[in-house]
Amino acid sequence: MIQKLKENYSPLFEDALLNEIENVGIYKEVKEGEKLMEIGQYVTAMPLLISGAIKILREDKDGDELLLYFLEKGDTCAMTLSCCLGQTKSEIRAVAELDTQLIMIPINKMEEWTGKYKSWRNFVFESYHSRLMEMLDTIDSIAFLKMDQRLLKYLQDKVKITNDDVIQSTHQEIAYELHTSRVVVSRLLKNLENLGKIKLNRNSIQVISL
Amino acid sequence: MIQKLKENYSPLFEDALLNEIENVGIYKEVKEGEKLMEIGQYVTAMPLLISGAIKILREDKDGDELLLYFLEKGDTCAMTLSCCLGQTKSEIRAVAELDTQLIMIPINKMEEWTGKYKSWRNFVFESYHSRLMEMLDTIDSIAFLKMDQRLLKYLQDKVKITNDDVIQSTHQEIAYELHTSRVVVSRLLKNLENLGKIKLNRNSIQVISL
DNA sequence: TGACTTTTGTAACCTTTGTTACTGCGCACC
DNA sequence: GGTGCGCAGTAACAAAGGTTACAAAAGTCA
Repeated sequence: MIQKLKENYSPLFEDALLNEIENVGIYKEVKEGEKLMEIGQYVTAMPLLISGAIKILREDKDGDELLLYFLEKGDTCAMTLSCCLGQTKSEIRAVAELDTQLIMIPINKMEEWTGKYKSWRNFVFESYHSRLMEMLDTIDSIAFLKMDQRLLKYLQDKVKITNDDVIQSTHQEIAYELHTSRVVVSRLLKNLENLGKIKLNRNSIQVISL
Repeated sequence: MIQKLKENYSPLFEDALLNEIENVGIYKEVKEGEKLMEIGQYVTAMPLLISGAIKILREDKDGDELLLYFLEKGDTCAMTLSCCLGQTKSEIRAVAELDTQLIMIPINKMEEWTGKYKSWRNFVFESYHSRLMEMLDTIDSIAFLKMDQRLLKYLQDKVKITNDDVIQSTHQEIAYELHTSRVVVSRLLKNLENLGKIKLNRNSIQVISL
């Protein structure tokens, strides 16, 4: 674990902090599709991502979803940070987008470390900053873009996160994450195929050029 | 200034911190409609609100606006915090919604205080938390609500923030903040009037019951 | 008062998105 | 090979929201 930790967080954290993380952190692996956090659940630990990716989702009262953003290696979940301090319940759902390795830090260390380590403080602030920027980006997409543009952006993000130009999703799954209907997604994807930007297959989309 | 500071931040901040704020903070008054921060501008100080309200707006590439949320007394701008650390430009516009009193803190004190005062640290974290929650709320509105519901919510928020059931806005102004067109706003407002929820006048809307 | 501007009301129309319904294809499993 | 199921394609329609155009009302100012 210490090895993986250092690879990703070494220039960031001082040695004393790395040692503390080594002592109290719990290494964990989650499989693609596995749920890490559910809405309404109490938060007991915060995750440091080593590899893989996690998608963060919001849900409305009818149970419809919306993809907010992805977390990647070196990221942590600002929502979790936020909840730790307030002892409040989670406002979001977190699902592994890929097989993911992470280190769970018990929340009681959070406050201790923010006082003790400047590097930790900076990391936490930096995380908040990144997440706010992601949220702004999400708002831009929903508020300012039409569905075809949002879909395009979704496909681009997906390719970038998975580092694979074949997207393994059904139209229905995409529709959930964009909070629209399957028929609309099929329609727009077919347009993109006609433009030669993608190739549609059963359960997967081959991205040619976006 | 120290008086107003204590009224709003006294239980929150220890005396030593209050004194520091008193020494380096600059008291400022802004009139309704005055711009406090423009997109792309560098951030040199962070505001602590004493009274009044500030609206935070996002802009798309065509110059169209969207209201993100309001800041009230006791709040600070998490975007500003965020920008201070990264030395980046502002991603948002801030405009006084009401006549507002605030204290500007030079950004170089920020990092010093986060190391020195636990209460400051908590305040900053709490601010980030609040702003993330506001952003989530904004996303919920845009993604999950139809325009009539969003308008209703907008009117409710406005009444709450101004503490006045007469809203002094033109339909065009409301349209800008909701990122829609004047005609749509007029249409939906007329519906609300027919339902007896509001009374429309030139340049103002009397809220009866929402 | 009369000319002008700003704001609002409304109709007609178009585009985008959402819904319903039905079809056919591909694949797994018996 | 036949059956069933999930997935995708598509048409037809409905609803929401955006656009254009124009008129009427309210305010401003000479």
